[in-house]
Amino acid sequence: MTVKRRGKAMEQAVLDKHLVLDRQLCFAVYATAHAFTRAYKPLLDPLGLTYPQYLVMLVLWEKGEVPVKAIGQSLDLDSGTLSPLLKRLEQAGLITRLRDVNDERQVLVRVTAKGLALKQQAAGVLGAIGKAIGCDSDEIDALRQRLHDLRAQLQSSQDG
Amino acid sequence: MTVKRRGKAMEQAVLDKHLVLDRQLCFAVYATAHAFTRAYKPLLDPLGLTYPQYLVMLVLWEKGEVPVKAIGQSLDLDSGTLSPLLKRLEQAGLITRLRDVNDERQVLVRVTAKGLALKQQAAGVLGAIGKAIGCDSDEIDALRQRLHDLRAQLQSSQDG
DNA sequence: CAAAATTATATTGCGCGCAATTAAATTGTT
DNA sequence: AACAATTTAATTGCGCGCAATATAATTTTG
Repeated sequence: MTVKRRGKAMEQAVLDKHLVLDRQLCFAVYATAHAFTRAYKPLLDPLGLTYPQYLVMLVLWEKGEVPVKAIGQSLDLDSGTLSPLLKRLEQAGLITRLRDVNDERQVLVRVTAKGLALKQQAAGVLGAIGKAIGCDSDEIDALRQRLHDLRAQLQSSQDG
Repeated sequence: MTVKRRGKAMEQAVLDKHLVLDRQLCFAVYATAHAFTRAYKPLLDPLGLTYPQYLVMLVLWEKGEVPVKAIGQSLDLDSGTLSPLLKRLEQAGLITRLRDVNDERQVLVRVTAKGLALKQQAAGVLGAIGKAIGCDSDEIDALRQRLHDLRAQLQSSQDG
């Protein structure tokens, strides 16, 4: 009886430890993502952009004109997320959306002059993030690389 | 004229590089967080839990009875997120919510027997995540630590 | 070429995440 | 004791994130 109860207690302890440890990495990523979004907010508010909208604009600033599909592949987002988001960017006058004449399924997203103008502001402001995370470039790059690998591993284990 | 244009082009290149680099770490965290959520989904679906709900249950499994405020501090979430989430867990029969008689402002959240029973299932299933991320324990711990530090730095730069 | 399968986008519905507001209880101050 | 300030939750509104579905265009197959 006492033996049995000690056994149960130990099982509980092992289970607890397992759950707590298990939680740590995923939660660390989860909480850090939110911390990043919150850190960006005061910087992006003056530009009238949310953080996901800013990510989309980064893609567009780099590539000029891109089909929705390609934006989705860059950011790992689907049309359920992008369609309304792009509609808001269009309404804000930062982008245009036009059906591709060569393939009417596709919608080509293009930055407007107003959208391009934002790029300068974004660059000026976003050095602040670099300072916020303490700019040891090598360390940052190592961390980025690890996260990239981790994400690849998670995604590959999804398919298998 | 040509000099001026070369100058502009170089500014553009610097700006592009800056924006692209700037994007990398924050986006890596953002995308990895989503990848984690997606990896957890098929494991949590059978338990009827979302990933944030799972995080709340982890806190409750560890501590038994906790005020809403303390859950929020553990997970860095506010009542705007937690109130409806807890309502759903209550409706699912996994928790109860009772006003603290000693301080009627607080709501004490407690796991039910049904909620406690889920813990066993969770443990059984979630070893899968460990396998999905390739279980080098030291490396994981190092990454977790870096993310923790990064989050702390982001949060401290918020206040200052 | 016609039918079937695939591809690209949009829409709907639900659950976060968070800012802003509200309401109620407690604590602090005078 | 009375009033102000603080604390705790809940509510409202908006923008993701994503599954599921719908629609239309293209490609593939027979």
